[in-house]
Amino acid sequence: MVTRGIRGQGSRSGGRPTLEEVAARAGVGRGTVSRVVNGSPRVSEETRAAVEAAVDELGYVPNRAARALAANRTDAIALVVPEVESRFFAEPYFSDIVRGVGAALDSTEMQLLLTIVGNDRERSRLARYLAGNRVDGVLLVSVHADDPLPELLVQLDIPVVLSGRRSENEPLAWVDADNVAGARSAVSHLIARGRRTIATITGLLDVYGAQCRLDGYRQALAAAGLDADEGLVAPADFTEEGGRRAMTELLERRPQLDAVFVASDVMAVGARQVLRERGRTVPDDVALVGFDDSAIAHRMDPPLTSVHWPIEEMGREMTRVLLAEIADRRPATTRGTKGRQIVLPTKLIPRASS
Amino acid sequence: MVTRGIRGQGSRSGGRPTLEEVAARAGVGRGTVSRVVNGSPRVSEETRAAVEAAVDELGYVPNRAARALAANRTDAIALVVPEVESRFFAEPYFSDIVRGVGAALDSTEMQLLLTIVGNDRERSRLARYLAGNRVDGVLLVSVHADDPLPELLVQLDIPVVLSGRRSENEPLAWVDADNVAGARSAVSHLIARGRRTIATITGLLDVYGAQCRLDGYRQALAAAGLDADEGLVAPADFTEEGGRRAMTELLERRPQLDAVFVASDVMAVGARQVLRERGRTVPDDVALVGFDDSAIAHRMDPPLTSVHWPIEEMGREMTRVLLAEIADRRPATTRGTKGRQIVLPTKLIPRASS
DNA sequence: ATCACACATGGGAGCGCTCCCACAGTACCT
DNA sequence: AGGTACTGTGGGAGCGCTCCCATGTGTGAT
Repeated sequence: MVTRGIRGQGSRSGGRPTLEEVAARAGVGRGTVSRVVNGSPRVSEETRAAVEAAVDELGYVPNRAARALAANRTDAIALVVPEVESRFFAEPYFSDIVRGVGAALDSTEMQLLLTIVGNDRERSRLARYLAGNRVDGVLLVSVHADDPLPELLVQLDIPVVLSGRRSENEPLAWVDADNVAGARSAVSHLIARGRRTIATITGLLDVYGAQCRLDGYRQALAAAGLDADEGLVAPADFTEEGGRRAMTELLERRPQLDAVFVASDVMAVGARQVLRERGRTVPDDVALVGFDDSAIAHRMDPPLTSVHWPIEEMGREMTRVLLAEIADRRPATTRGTKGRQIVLPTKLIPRASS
Repeated sequence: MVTRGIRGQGSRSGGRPTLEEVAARAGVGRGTVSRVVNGSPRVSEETRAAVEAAVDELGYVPNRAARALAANRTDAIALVVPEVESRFFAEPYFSDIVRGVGAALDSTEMQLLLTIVGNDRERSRLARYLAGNRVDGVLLVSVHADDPLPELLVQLDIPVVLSGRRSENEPLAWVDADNVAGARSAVSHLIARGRRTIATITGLLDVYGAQCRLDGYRQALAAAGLDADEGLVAPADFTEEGGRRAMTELLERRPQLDAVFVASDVMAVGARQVLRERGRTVPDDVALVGFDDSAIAHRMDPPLTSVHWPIEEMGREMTRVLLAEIADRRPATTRGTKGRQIVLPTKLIPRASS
């Protein structure tokens, strides 16, 4: 290996000042400077002032590597996105999450590491990275049910917060939207508008959130005393094409339907196309409600009623929970669920489609 | 300050193994393990095998903080984007750059830190971060001429590579597209198609790249022996609205023009609108060529001829140059420009607009 | 056989911090 | 007067590595 000739590069002469140098300048001990820099209250006012002056004069900035080594913390958290890059940039979801996380971190000294894990090579690199003690905690967004990352993090005993649960009894910390209530409000809204034969197009049902949205649909029907008709439930996969197929199926099976609750806006786009092709008008013949309140919802013709969920706030909450987990560090098994598992409210945004 | 109770968390019992433990297990010294882990050739085959076995058995992963402290390097580089988040996610440019950087880093142990600096608060946080010795080098994209970041990095003696120059004699390392040749090829193409009164809409002329594109325009005219007519040059600002204004101006000043070279696709969209409003057909009345070959170029009606530049490759090259700078660490002033300043070729993509 | 020189190896020193123990000083009780 | 308690402070130990020097051990030339 090539000798890097780095040693000494940043030392004594002209390099970054060290704690010791600040201490010498301020005429105090190393420990005292450390206390001042870290905001410990156990320092007298005069001493603090003297140290702060020395810090300013020398332009002292703590060496993070040294701090990380000595304190066994890094003051950095990772936002891990197990998706290919293109999706990361394409979906507004991630942009909102990043904004929320950034906002929550703004008042902190924590640094955010954005890690996009698109393939297995990158995944194993991340695993090595995490094992190398490089972050204090991990925010895991868009995690699939079979992803090994959460398990890995548990093994490494690194605090983690998920966006969304993987199942009803998710043991890890998470922040999730209230999908059940969101779906319920959508379907109740359709009922309130006089619809009686309400179908639903679901997402991939092994995704927990999709299951919740279906549950909400059923609850709303039950609450209104409407019969549950399994012929009105068409499973799909969150894609536009899936929405097309499911809508086609529904029209064949239950031509008399007068409303559809679609579990994502993207699928609603597909459903809308099929309705137009079959000559059904929206909302007169068939009312349509989507989920996600994404940008396409506005742009549809007619604009799509949709269930909004606060993505940016999810980012903020996830960060808050993670910072708490980090501060409260103790064996993961002794932590309860309180305050570590958070449901955020959803909100129906009525538009012309219903 | 609250006692964190962290110390010991990752030590002896059950925690991450250390070099020393691997050494004990393999029956060798600490130095030898370090050599094996870092791929030094000065280790015998048997010893290497024994150490590697011990590493595997214990699941040893080097502690990066310790390594960073001891070796004064971090094995991480930052990609700094001085833009608001929304632009970062909106512009395909950044996604391509990130892809290129990721590709170049794929075979490395280097970690990428994505840092979006949207406001001054974040900028000063970044400054503190960089001063804290946290990265070995910085990739600076989309840097504005008056941004203080490059200077800061020079002062901190942190290797940096820019995407694009700030001026003709950019002293820092950079990777840039050949804007002059790109513009020249666009205008030569128009000349070859028989156009004789060729106007241009420029970008913000205090951006060096915009200046280059204007130079290329002039060179192509001169090479063809066409007169330079300053009335055919309309300065704009890279926005769609700017393109509209400039096109309007040009049509008033030189109604006889038969072609326009527009220094960005976005401005070309604006120009196209004005031409349509004035009843000028494209390409019959006026031929149009853009720059950037962005997604909108395909979608225009007619599809826009545009100058392509290899953004992903820029990301790759920037990374390559930065890694070389880091490996070759020595006083910045003694480094020449060779291999540190790279021009990548552009390519004209002819479409129906010309 | 002797010297010279390579190569492989062990381990000390030290990177710049945090943590914590020890100690001095002061204050307030008994 | 001594005891206890607390506060502010200095500095040792140690985090887990890398770098390098010293030491061994083997090889070939003399």
